[in-house]
Amino acid sequence: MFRQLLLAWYEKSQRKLPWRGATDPYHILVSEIMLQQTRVAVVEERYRQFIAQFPSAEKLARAKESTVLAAWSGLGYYRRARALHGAAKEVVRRGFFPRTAPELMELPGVGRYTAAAVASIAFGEPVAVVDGNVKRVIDRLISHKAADAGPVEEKQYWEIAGQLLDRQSPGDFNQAMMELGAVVCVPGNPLCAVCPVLELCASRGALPQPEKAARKKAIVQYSLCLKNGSVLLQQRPQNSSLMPGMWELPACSENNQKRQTSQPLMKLMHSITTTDYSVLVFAGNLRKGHWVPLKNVERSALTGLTRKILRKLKEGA
DNA sequence: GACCCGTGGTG
DNA sequence: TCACCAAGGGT
Repeated sequence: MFRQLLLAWYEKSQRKLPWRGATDPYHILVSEIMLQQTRVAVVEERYRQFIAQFPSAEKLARAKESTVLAAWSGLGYYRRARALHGAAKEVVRRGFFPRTAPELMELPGVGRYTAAAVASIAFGEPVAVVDGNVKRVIDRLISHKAADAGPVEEKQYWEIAGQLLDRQSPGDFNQAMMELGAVVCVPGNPLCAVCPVLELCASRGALPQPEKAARKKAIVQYSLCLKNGSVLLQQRPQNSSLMPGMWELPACSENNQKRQTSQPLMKLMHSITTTDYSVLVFAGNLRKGHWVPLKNVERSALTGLTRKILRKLKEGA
């Protein structure tokens, strides 16, 4: 009953998204990697652009890493871009696209979720996915059981999802579970009034307890150095754990009295993982780095913050 | 299992 | 404004 209700709802109510109906496993892989911890609204346009630029695994495999990172700029979690690039190379090296979940997991950047998603959606393998949406749906669906037994453990989510799975239409079923979590069984106030499986739900929307994560605050200062229509950029170290190899504005030295007393050109807030940054941008006159014409700066592998600053600068000018 | 990795939409 | 957090993976 659960399967029929969910699939019927999905068929009728699913959002139209650029990767819906895709049959090319490479396209599906790209969408799944992009969607890792990233909202659908952000991914939609970026997915179209990426597929237009790299329409096949062969094309992506042939591209330079800097080009791939530039295409990924602003999406965050840049390890994903490098891994996807590596996965494309691996597919080309093998000469075929892996067709089963265990084989897919051998590709860099492909874990249990992504392997199951690609295997079920592209190849119809009857394997369930578990992501944040699925966990929330399961939490609410069986809450009465979880009350005594304590929180559902990671392993149990996969077992329960596997039992719920419609083995005839695993790809649609998996997407339907995630769609339900994304648009109906949402974290805040779930829309139980329009839920297709309300009758089968143990909680009927009872809210999970909120948890808050501690965030750090920091101040960062950048120099905006312009010369002949070019901007000075510096590359982050390749061994940095944070945004390695990405390009950004040169930092202002903290003990520079002149910088601190002068008026900033721009002031903005920006969050990176668990830190909230107050960002100050000063006019500068540095020389160390790489001059990039503002006209072409979008072709560079900029950090998201750098893109934001340069975009704001453009709007203000 | 805990911790780290980015960003921008949202209420 | 600001806290929350999203179709996870790697270590």
